[in-house]
Amino acid sequence: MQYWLFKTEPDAFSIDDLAARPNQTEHWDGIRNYQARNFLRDEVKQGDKVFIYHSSCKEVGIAGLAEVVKEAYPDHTQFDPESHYYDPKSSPENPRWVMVDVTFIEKFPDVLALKKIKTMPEISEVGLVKKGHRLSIMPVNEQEFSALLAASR
DNA sequence: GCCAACGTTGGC
DNA sequence: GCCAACGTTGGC
Repeated sequence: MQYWLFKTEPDAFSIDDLAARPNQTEHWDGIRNYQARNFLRDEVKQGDKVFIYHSSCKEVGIAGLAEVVKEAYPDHTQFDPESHYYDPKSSPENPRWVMVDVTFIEKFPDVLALKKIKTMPEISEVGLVKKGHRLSIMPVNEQEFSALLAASR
């Protein structure tokens, strides 16, 4: 099993929104970055644990935990001309973008602030605190996962 | 809203 | 295949 961090803007979709979905499950659509896509397509597996990270908001940081319940399948929004995520260069025969389904596990009592994460000695290798913190799907190793989870609860 | 850092595009 | 221009992300 592997660990991940998925970014979301809570104004658009938050940990509370995930918890409020039917079966507390939702598809993670709209990933339009090749590196993130490759993670989703090739490495994100059923049962993997996922930190839900809130970005571009008041309380930036890790807000909760989710689990992958369905592995990569075509992201339908890429075929919808009305969608913000429409990609005219993609086709159903040869889909360019994929998504996975995640289900809610828990919301942390407080958001684990990015500021605090940056002070944690265990977390020097997470993409969040290194250069290029722009990836919306990033791996988290087991040691980092444990440290972040312990700091969140 | 600023701006640095990064990804993507497209002309050559 | 290079690289400048442009667009986007995301913390502050």
